[in-house]
Amino acid sequence: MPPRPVDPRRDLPELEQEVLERWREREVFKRSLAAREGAPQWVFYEGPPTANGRPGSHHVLSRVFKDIYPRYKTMRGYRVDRKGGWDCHGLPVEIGVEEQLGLTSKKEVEEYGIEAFNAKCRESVFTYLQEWDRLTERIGFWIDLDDAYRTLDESYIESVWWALAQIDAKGLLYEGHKVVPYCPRCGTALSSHEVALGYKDVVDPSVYVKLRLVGSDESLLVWTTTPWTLPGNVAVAVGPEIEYAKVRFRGETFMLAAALVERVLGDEAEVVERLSADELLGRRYEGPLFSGSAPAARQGGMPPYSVIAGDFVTTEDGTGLVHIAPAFGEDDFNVAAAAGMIERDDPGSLLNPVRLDGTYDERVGSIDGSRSYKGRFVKDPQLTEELIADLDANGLLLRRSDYEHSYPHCWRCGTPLIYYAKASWYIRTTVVKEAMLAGNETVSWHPAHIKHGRFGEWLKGNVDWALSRERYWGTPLPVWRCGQGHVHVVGSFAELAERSGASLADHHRPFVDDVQFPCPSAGADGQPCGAPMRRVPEVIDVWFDSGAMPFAQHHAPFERQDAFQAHFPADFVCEALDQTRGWFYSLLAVSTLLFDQAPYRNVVCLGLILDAEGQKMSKSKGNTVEPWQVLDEHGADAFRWYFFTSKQPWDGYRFSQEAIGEGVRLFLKQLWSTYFFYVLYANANAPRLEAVEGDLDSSASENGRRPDAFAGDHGAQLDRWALSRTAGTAALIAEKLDEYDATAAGRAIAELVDDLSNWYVRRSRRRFWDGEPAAFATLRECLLLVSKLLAPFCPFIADEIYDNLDGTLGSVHLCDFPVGDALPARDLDLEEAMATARQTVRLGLGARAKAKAKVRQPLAEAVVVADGRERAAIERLSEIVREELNVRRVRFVDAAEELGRYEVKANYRRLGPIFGKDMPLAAEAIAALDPQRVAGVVLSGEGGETLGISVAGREHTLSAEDVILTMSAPEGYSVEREGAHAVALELTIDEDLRQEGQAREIVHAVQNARKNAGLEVEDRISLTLAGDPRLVAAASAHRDYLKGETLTIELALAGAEQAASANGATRGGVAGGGQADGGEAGGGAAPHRETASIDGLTLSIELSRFGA
RNA sequence: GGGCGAUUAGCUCAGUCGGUUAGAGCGCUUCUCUGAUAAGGAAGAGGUCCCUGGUUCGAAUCCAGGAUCGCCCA
Repeated sequence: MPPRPVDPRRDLPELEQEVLERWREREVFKRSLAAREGAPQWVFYEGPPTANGRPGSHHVLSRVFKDIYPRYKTMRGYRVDRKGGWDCHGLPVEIGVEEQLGLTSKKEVEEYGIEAFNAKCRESVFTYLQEWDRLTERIGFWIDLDDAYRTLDESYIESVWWALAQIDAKGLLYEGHKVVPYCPRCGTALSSHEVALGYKDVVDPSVYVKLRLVGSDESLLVWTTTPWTLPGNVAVAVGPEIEYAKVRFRGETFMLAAALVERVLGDEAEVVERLSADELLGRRYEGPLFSGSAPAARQGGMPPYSVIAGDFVTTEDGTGLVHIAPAFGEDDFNVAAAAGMIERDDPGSLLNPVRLDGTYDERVGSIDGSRSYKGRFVKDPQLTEELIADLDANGLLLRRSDYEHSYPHCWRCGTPLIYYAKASWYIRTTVVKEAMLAGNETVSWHPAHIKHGRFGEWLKGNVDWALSRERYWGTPLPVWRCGQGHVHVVGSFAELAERSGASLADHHRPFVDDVQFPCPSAGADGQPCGAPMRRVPEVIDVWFDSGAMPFAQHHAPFERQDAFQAHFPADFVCEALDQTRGWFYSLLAVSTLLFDQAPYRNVVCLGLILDAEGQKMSKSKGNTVEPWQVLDEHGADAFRWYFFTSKQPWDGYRFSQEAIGEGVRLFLKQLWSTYFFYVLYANANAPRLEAVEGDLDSSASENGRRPDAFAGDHGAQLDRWALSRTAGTAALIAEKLDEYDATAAGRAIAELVDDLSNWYVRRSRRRFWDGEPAAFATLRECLLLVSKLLAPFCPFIADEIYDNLDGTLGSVHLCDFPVGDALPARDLDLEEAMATARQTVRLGLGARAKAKAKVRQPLAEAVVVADGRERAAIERLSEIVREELNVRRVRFVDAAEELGRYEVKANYRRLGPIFGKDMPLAAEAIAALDPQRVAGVVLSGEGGETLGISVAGREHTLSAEDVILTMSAPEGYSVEREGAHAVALELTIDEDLRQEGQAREIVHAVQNARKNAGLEVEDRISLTLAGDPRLVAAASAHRDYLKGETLTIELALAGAEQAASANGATRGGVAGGGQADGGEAGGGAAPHRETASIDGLTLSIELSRFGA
């Protein structure tokens, strides 16, 4: 059946809507899965987005990459289930709702009511669900959104609880401390993102404080910009690599870093002794400061008020001795823990005299003990002054000064943040660090450097996972505790119901907070403790939610354990680069903790999208590109194509509408017009083609190997080439997609389409006009193959082409990806020969341009200088070269004969490794040889003669690969050359050639007139030519050619006088152009008239549709 | 401050194992071709391959240091 007609100017976004409709009608996605029932699984995990904001261009990026590989693998025969997912919990959701409700602190949230607040959160999570769904469908991302998992579902939460109970059973869940940026006014810890929002430059007082060593008159000199942290001091840290000095200064003795003596104390200071960090370690000083209570010494740890080691200590500022307050700094906390002064999972071991509201507790008072600082806000400037005065009064202050620095403030209320140790629940991931590293080794990362770089390095520095959040909208931490300090982790809803008797419809806060049950732990007497257990107030870090998705999405192990097992681990996950610390990590950590293996085999990381100026896109800058804008203007295929092919996706994008438009013009439009060309002429020649249809169907079967060539030999080479070229590209694309290199694969398709359009079709046009079946079969086959190769990239246009040219399976997405036997035969010799022939054409066109000889003017001869393989290749395809260059003959000559002389150069690449240091000598020796002789020997191996060089005592026989031959210009001859290959043109134009050139110009003018007259390509015409007798004579001499080219049935030729009278007056036309003089010749009886000017001669054209 | 990446033509990007004239597309100039293509072809202009050292017969490519930009972490 002939294909339906194609609009060459088809609006692609509009076309895509129709294709979408067809997919819906034919249920193509569903059928593509059903067709792979029972096939091997290839597993994809959807990293769940949150639908509380509009989807942006970066979401399109990740979603199209999440689409291309599953589509490809499906076509390769795998079953690729694609379950959607939504991330529903977390602080961003809460903050959105707080803004909506005008709440600014946790206190206000609690006054509003947790139940109502969480209800708002639940609503807001799906605010933009519809837009997400619509976008997902519009961009052609095939994923099952009807059966998507949602982290807020009861089933999901229960699986998360199960996971935590498993982890607890392994003894890996504990309560410890975490130092967090904390806003004492809002009572909230801030995420790093929020902290980054609130940096301000401020001036704080900084103080140098003397800490007297026990039993000595020497003092450690420490420096701090936060005097309020001094009551929390328990140690002083030294840098292990730093050299220290004992100095005399104004009658006192201080210890500080040797490198800082002068900067801190000036030139008055006298260095008494130099000592290493080791000599200071373990020294004790007098404490506490400002505090009535000191922490207890711990078994096996350093006692309080000792000098300990800290890697982070530098000599960039301060004194090289750092005051350590573990409650108020993460480094402080870590070094104190490393020194055994505190225990992470023992909250009692930490000295923290600051309350949650940011005021001191009763333990803090003046140094002499005379008054209390209880209730004072620690960042109050007045308090700071009092503390400093107190130090001074007690002889502990060396100096104070003002220090300007950038300090974080609460982005909501502007209060300076404090770093503050808060109780938090942890997973002891450090225990499985080695297992995670081992798991990472089994993963293929794209790009590869992530594996041992960003991700691997980060894994090596793994610290325990701070799991809990003091928030409201999240999976509740399933930890219950009784008054005796016993802890129980609940692993299922059934267990909770059984223990408590309470059955909840919703296990979120606040409902779950009310559930109590008797403590099951063994008491001191061996009997169950039985004290009432209450749930701890925290919820779980949302990253744990998403990390649990491999099983939680199926509600495993409670339900569908088999589904989980069949889909674990994933073959493929794909997210933005920032997920290395996010989802990529949480998936790996959870899977390692529970199953001791990596949850994915291949990871593709995507980069950031920047605007055209390289600025990060953000709503606040207003430089975002809305996806809908792109989709409406250019369409989904164009959007996808840009992301796939403009660059490697992990490098990030400089994004602009123009860049997408370029892809449309250069690729999609080119493909479309090649397809249009095929359909146009297939329909124009339909009767003729139908006559041989049986042959075509048998030769271009769906997946079977086709015969190498079609009947007829005129162009059989081009056909074989096009098919071979397409087969080679198909193999390359499969290889690249298997390596997750969509960029290289896509670019290869573009090159193929360009070759088909600008070489195959261009050189074969006449065969399509003539209705040659082999040409149609070849182009159809190539286009169908392209549609399959392109299907994962641009699923819309690919499906349209397939549907119109074949359509047997209902969609290209139900086809197999063409590999192996399904591909046409390769002919590598022919591909190479064609490349050489095209180079010859390039040279010949260059020679024409140089001689200002228009291509339309035939020339007598092209002289091609080539030897050996090159010559054989060009000879094989000389007919193509001849036509393309528009010459009567192609003549071959050996290089030595007439057109040029060879130059010979050493091939460094080959000889370098052989001669090494002597390479320059070898190059000289080769340059000294007679190039013609080298060429003769090397190219044709005349008479078994060999050539040798001798360098530094080494003999070497030259082979063809050892030298590079180039042509040198002959005297006074104009040729184009490249390498060992040149083309010269015979420029003499005799009368015969001139007349043929004029005949071609006439044809060209008539073709323009046909177009101006609005005729269809297959319309036959009656034509009358008049004007300059020389042109009429040329037309007469090439009468048959002229009639054939212009589909003229009746041709009338007239003299100049007639032409003038027919037109009234002769108009000067533009060379090669024409001017319409009549109406539409196609429609009415009035003939179309115009005049043209050829070589300065006038031609009058009058034509009408034959039979009209 | 740490980890990772990037830096090649006016712009967007390739560049294989280190090989001697560093490429493509877009844009620009000139010419040309066109019975599918807002296309195509030829020629031209346009380069401190971020910088400095080093390794090597030979470095855009490998090594070290530095600069700038970006991401992540602190």
